[in-house]
Amino acid sequence: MPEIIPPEYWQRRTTLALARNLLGKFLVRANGEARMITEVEAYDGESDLASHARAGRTRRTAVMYGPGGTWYVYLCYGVHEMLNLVVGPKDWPAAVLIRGVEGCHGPGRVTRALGIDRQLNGTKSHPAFGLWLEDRGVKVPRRLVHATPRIGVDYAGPVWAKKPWRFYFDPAELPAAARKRAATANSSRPARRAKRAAGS
DNA sequence: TACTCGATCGGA
DNA sequence: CCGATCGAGTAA
Repeated sequence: MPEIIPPEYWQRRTTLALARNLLGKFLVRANGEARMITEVEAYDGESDLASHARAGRTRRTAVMYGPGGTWYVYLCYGVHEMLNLVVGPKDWPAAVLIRGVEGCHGPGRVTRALGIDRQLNGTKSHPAFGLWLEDRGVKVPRRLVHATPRIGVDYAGPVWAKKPWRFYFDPAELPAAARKRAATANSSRPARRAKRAAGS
């Protein structure tokens, strides 16, 4: 039932729709850890003054110009690794920042919790690289998805700083069936690992 | 090469 | 409210 989402899925338009689609999907690591995405932020095109791509194509932003389904990981404030998924077709610089997963809020905390760093920058969302996305059957109803301005982008000026491109939802508000699916998906693999570890 | 400033977080 | 901590981008 868990379905690995191929990188190509993220290569279409539009950035905002793909950002919302990311909610309820699972970030999965090679060690079996899986976390449901609950909060994201979209960065779309060079005209978006909050985006790193506002500076155009540079060594740092080159990955954003690549095809969707690629990880963009960078160091923020010299301290925090930030995980983004590049979205959209090749040559359109856009990315979605993973700001939160179930039980873990804050982009810097998400990467720390999952052991993600810049080594993954430029790799695809695919098991071959140790970090990928799965659809585990959790559908997030539209009415549960909230949109607000993005966090920490005042430098972008009033127009772009106010774009309501941060999306999040509360897993506790999911319908019972979806909540159960999310809980099962979250616990199954780690539980098996825990048992193995305890037995050995 | 020098300088500025972060898509943040935790502690005072 | 402030310091940490370092690399990208820009100007020189």
